[in-house]
Amino acid sequence: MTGDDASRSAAADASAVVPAPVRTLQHVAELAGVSVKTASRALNDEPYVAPATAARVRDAAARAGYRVNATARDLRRGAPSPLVGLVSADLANPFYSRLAAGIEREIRPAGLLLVTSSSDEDPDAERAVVASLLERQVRALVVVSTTETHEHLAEERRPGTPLVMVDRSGSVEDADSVTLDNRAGARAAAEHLLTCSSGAPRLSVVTDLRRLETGRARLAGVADALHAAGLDPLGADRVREAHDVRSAERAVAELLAADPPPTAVLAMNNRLATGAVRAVAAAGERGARVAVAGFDDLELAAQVGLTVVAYDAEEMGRAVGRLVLERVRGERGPARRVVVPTTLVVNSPCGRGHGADAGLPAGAGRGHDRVTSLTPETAPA
Amino acid sequence: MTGDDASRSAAADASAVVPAPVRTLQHVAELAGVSVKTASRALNDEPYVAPATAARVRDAAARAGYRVNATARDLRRGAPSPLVGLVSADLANPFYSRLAAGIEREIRPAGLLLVTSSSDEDPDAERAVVASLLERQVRALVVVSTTETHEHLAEERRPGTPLVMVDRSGSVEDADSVTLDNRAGARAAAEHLLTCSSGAPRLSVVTDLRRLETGRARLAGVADALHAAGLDPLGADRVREAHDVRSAERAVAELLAADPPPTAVLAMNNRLATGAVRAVAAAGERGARVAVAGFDDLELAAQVGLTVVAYDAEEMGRAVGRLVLERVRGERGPARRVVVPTTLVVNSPCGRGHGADAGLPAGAGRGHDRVTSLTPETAPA
DNA sequence: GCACCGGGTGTCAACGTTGTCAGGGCAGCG
DNA sequence: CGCTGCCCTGACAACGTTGACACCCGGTGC
Repeated sequence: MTGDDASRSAAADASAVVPAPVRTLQHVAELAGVSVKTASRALNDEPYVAPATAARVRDAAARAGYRVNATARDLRRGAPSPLVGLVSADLANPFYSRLAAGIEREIRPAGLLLVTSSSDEDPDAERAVVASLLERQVRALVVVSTTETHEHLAEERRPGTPLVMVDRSGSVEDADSVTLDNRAGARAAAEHLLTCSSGAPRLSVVTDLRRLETGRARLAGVADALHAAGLDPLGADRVREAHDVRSAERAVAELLAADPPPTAVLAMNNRLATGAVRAVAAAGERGARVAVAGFDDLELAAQVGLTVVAYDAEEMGRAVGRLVLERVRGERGPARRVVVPTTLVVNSPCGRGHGADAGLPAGAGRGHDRVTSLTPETAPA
Repeated sequence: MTGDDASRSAAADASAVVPAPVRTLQHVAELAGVSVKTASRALNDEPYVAPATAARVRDAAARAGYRVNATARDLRRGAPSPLVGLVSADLANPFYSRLAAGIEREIRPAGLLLVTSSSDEDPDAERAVVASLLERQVRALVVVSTTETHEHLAEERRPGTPLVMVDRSGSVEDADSVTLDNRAGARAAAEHLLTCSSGAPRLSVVTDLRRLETGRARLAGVADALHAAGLDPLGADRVREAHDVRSAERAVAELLAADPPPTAVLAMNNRLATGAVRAVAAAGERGARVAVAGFDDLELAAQVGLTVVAYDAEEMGRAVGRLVLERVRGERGPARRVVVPTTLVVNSPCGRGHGADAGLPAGAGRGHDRVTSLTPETAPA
């Protein structure tokens, strides 16, 4: 798809125009017939430069296509780099990308740049990329850690780089964190699904990698709901682990095939929810009687009658950005743990299988049913 | 939401543990009782270091929490920075974030890091961020330009930094580019919608900022389809401009209110398609007879009966990444223009308003109806 | 005439690192 | 014994930039 074999015919000289090696202050200074320092002064609008000289220097810089080497400048000045590192699992996932967008929006006005990199949920890759970012002198590090204990982060952090853990906090750290109220959110969804089933409710669940603390917290929320309703805990036959749309679709198909079939299915993240919706749709009549809910909002959830545990990923990012900014500005207080609330958005009153878009008046959009868990707390390290 | 007023109680000394100033090679050298150079050698596994010395140095480095300053190292070595800059409109948009993910995946193995920044479709912001990235010595620049002529990019590019234009190529440049076959894709969608209407087809369109070349190309594709079908060009009353979900929803509602109402609506990007689906759903009976198609795939398109002009944004990103890598490795050929084909995925045979998930066997998923336009070409600058 | 002032410019060093080169110690060999 | 050659180490310079400081010059005040 790259087009390696594309024809190299005309316009071959196009890139021959001014291969223009990198210009330094020295080049500019020579061109203008002044010392390097004077050139520096002129370009930085420092006082005590004769107007005529300044003009000559500026002209020379323009002709040479000079651009200051901000890296060298910062080194000399002892200024910290303006880079903030973000390590997430997969930028293609809307959750992480909205997070990234939120962070970027918040830190850009302060002149900080966001460096994004993916770990693909591989702990070794995470370690490598964290190390690489730290060597690049990032000013702060934001990590959605895929490791269980995060012990390597404790290690790395020592040199004093601010660290913000997102989504998975790993209480080990004395680092700032921004997480969701996973347990309450899952509980709310489960309670809705239980209430919603007529007769004896039978709830099945697709969950993420159990290694991750988010998954465990969400399962705990489900357990809370079952317990509160006086029902038995989830049996192993009612839980499947999956990690992408395809495997979730298969997993849910299996869950639906159980006898008796579930009356409701809860999917623990956005990928899994998409898979669940597809599987339920594919199950036809059998699927039509199953209520479905998912963690994390989906663009068209209302249209497919998917109830969701919604939250604002971009706002989470902004919260992260704010924490980063405060630390960068020298805030030295104890670790802060921001817990972002979730909102249950009920998109099909109970059960599914009504006319396509009949669910709710779509224009009305998102009805906020309930806000669980309130915001910021400070937890001991 | 940040939790400014969170209690600062216990654990207040948590961050007092080792404020650990940044360590340099000098500290390590002193600790190990060797010269700076020897320390450097030991840490870089250079030959001719006595094993005992190397061990002492490594130990000292570990104790000091030393981490090499890769920036300074690169400066000294004259090595180019490993940063690749990406400037897009809005990272929260799945299209851009998938693009970013694709680029990152492709360049990471080569040790390059992706710096992402948003222009929010503001030409001035774009210029500012491009300048800032170039001062940071980015090794290559990837831009989804929001300007009309891109003349500032021609300017900036002079110092020889490789530039890849994405999505909007701005033929002005002699820069590499990766774009979609917008015209053919829109034409295919329009043709489908026209064929699909029973009786006299009446097509309405929601389009993006007309300033952008993608929008214009897509409208041209629609014109192609109308012309080929012997129909009149789009009247002004059948086109609305919108830029986000909300405004698209309103715009489509207006379009639907026309008399006679359209038999089909084509939305020119993913935000607009979401808005269109919502508006059509809200229109109830009236909406039920309208066929809807959108440019850019949506996760749940099949489930809501939305026909889409699909393409693989992440693969586009990979293509960009490959171009970047080749340039970075010294490729000096003429500008290459990669055109990525689109695929029309028909999700409702004709019209909508069937049972919710009745559209197609959802499991089967995406039927590839047609592939328009083939891949790589080289165009003269 | 001379000291003084302040604008305008240049020299030097340094940020943290590594390449170059020179030097010291020791073994081998004639 | 002295030379050569190898291992190991350190002093120095330099990457591109800017801060500290010194200098030169013309004008002003006495």
